[in-house]
Amino acid sequence: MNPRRRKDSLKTRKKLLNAAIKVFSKKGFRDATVIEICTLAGANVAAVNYHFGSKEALYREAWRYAFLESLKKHPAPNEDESLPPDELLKAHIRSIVYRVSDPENREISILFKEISNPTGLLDEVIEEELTPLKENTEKLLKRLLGPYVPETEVKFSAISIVSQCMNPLLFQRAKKTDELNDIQDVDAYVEHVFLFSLLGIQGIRAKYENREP
Amino acid sequence: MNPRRRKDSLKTRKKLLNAAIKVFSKKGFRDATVIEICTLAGANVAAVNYHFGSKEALYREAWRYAFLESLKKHPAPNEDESLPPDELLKAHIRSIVYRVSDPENREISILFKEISNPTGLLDEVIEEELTPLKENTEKLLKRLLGPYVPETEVKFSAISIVSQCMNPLLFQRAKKTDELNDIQDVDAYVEHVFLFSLLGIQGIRAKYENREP
Amino acid sequence: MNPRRRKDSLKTRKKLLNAAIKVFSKKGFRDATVIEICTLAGANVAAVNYHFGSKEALYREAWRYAFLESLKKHPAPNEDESLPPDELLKAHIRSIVYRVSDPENREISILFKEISNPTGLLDEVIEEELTPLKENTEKLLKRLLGPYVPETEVKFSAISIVSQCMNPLLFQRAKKTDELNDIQDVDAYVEHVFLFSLLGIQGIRAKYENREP
Amino acid sequence: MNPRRRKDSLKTRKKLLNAAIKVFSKKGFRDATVIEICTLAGANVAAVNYHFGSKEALYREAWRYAFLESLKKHPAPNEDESLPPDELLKAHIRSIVYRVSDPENREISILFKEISNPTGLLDEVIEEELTPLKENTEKLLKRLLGPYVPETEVKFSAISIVSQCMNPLLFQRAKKTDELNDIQDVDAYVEHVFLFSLLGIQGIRAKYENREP
DNA sequence: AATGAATGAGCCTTCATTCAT
DNA sequence: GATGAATGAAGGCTCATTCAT
Repeated sequence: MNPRRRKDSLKTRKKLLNAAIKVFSKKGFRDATVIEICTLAGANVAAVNYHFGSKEALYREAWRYAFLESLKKHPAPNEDESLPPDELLKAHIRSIVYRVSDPENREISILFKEISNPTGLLDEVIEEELTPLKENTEKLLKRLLGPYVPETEVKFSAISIVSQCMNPLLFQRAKKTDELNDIQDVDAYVEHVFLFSLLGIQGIRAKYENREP
Repeated sequence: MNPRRRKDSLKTRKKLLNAAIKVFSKKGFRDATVIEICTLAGANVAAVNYHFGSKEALYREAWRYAFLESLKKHPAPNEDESLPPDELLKAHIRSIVYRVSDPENREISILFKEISNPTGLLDEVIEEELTPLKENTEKLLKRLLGPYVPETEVKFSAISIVSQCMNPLLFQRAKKTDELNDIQDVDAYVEHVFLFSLLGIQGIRAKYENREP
Repeated sequence: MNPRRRKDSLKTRKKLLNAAIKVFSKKGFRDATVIEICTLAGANVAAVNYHFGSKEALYREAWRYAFLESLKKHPAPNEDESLPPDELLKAHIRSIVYRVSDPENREISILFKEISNPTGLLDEVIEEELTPLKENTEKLLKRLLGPYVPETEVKFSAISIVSQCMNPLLFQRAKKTDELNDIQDVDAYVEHVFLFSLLGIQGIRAKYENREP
Repeated sequence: MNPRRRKDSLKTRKKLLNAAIKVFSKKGFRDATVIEICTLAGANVAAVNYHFGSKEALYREAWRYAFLESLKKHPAPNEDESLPPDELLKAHIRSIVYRVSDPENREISILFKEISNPTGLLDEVIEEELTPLKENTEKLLKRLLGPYVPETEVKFSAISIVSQCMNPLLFQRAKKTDELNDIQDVDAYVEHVFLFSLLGIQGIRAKYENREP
């Protein structure tokens, strides 16, 4: 009835966050139930409202928490100008693919659900966290594409690369089918995306440079 | 939209299907309510269960129906071997991008939600409908990559291309912000993906052919 | 505003209304529970929301219903000018006292709770229903007080009379104690209020008439 | 559980009482929440149970405390037999009307809520505190009505007077609307009630005295 | 063929109270 | 003496589904 462990109770908040991330990433906001989260966290049903005020607030906190954890685990490549741009590109691609492929990385899973089926609850949080990532990508691409390529093309290229990197997630769920053995070897996929994109980038750069006198 | 169809009974059943597609594509399976669908269809609350047996069954039927409608509107490119492969690739890319970019194309929206937040209800249906598309893409890529490129690379390349094509969907929801005007010009984006990918493909082909002599 | 439902549906709906009146009048809005009301009505817990949309809406409907029932049972005295004003006054007093004293008349009990502990939910409804009653009282008093008595005094007198009439309610709850045997004999109390008030009215009339030349 | 013995604890304890009076008088027992009271008192959520044992106990204590404060502020008129009875009546009326009209006088507000929506928690307390007031009123009326008026009539008359005095409370809540400026001028209302009642009393006295000889 | 009424399971949330510190 | 953490019980409401007509 009352097996209270004080040390544990101090961590209830954190346990709730971890449980929430798992459940939200598996089921999405609506399908996840507070009861399930609390049970998984070994806490009372009222714990969510006590610690976070509402399911919605927990959702926001959980994503933010997961996002920060994710960044810790897969740090964005250092924008060290001394690195050759090619290496930088590969590091960038690897960083995204790793984060996306890491089955422990629920943050991306939540983000993905949110994008495809928005609750609107993460709009601000996401904006706030993702904008810098986007800008870094475009900055790197500007270096790789050179000065003659128009802005539009830079953005399109950024989309091309990010799309390929995020793709594993798209089919992650279909794991039951063997479709996803496709990307079984994550490193090989990174190599592919790197090569495929580098060639594309170089070709586009050449196209616009040849135009110039 | 199609008054000629009146006669073949925009009966309750069909009205339900159309309403279901709209609501499911907007809200996903769980967030959509039977009441909302029935109201939109001008039918009774019990209509769904009467005509389809359950919400789940309606979901399946609705997706299948939407998928067929989508194929009618955006037919897959003819795999005419006589066409130059480059043209075929561009047609392929255009076909996917168009379908994905068409805001009326609820089927893709449902599919996307299903991938990111699977109900499991569409697993079979999707498998059944999408396998041919996947095979066509790989067949085309085999032609473009030549005989020396390993199977894995073919699959990776298919993923690279499909990823880029499906990307517009990823940000479809964020349309409110002007950030995503990135892909405003769909045709320009098609050109980009085509060029970017063609260069990647050619580079990979060259890499493996040079190994061969 | 005058929701006429289907014939048979009136059954559960009406049972809910009757149960609601009983429970609300006994416990007030907040203390009454939907479950209790539904149980008393022999209906399902969801019945309230099905028929009325919410507990609040049921509250409004219930009071309105009770009010109309009350008016049917204790009709306001006919403002027949042919009646001698004294008789009219007594009829008026009797009408109010009867309605207030009738233990079956839950409407007044709800109204009273609402006044002392407002939910704000009945504001419009009450305003709408009570305004005519108030105006009738003042009109009658104007006749009784004559042309020389100022408006303020008319209103004060109306308050004096209505207060005395509504008072039984004030102590209705204390029935356990014998305090309220005070008004056991309702008709005697009516006689008292009538006499007491008539004397007051006549005195005030005289006071102002004597002032006039 | 009565762990309060120290005088130092009176600080939080008293703050809780004051907060409780405010919240209970505004919302009633059930609608008031312990959290709201504690917050207003600047105390911890557990403070109520710590100092008073339960919400119910706090309710009782709070009313008693408020009642005593009220008596301090509006002392009952001295039943000085030397005063002319008329003056005594007016003082009596004024005393009640003032207490009832004082918006700071939460005790009356709580009492009123309790009467209309009894929790049963104050039954004893109220009985205990109000009985003397009632008896004083009846004693005064006996003097005014003379020896020939029957007991019932005395009680009815007491009710008539008290009712009129308490009436302002009835409409206290409706203050937003200007309808109730009726009683805006409290002193004018006191004059009215005094005159109106005195005339009634005198008439009734006369009626029974004329019967006698 | 179709519907309005009704339902039961389940969800999120509130709140007075308890417990360990 | 006082508190933050935690809880269990309960409440209102939603919704897919069933039933009688």
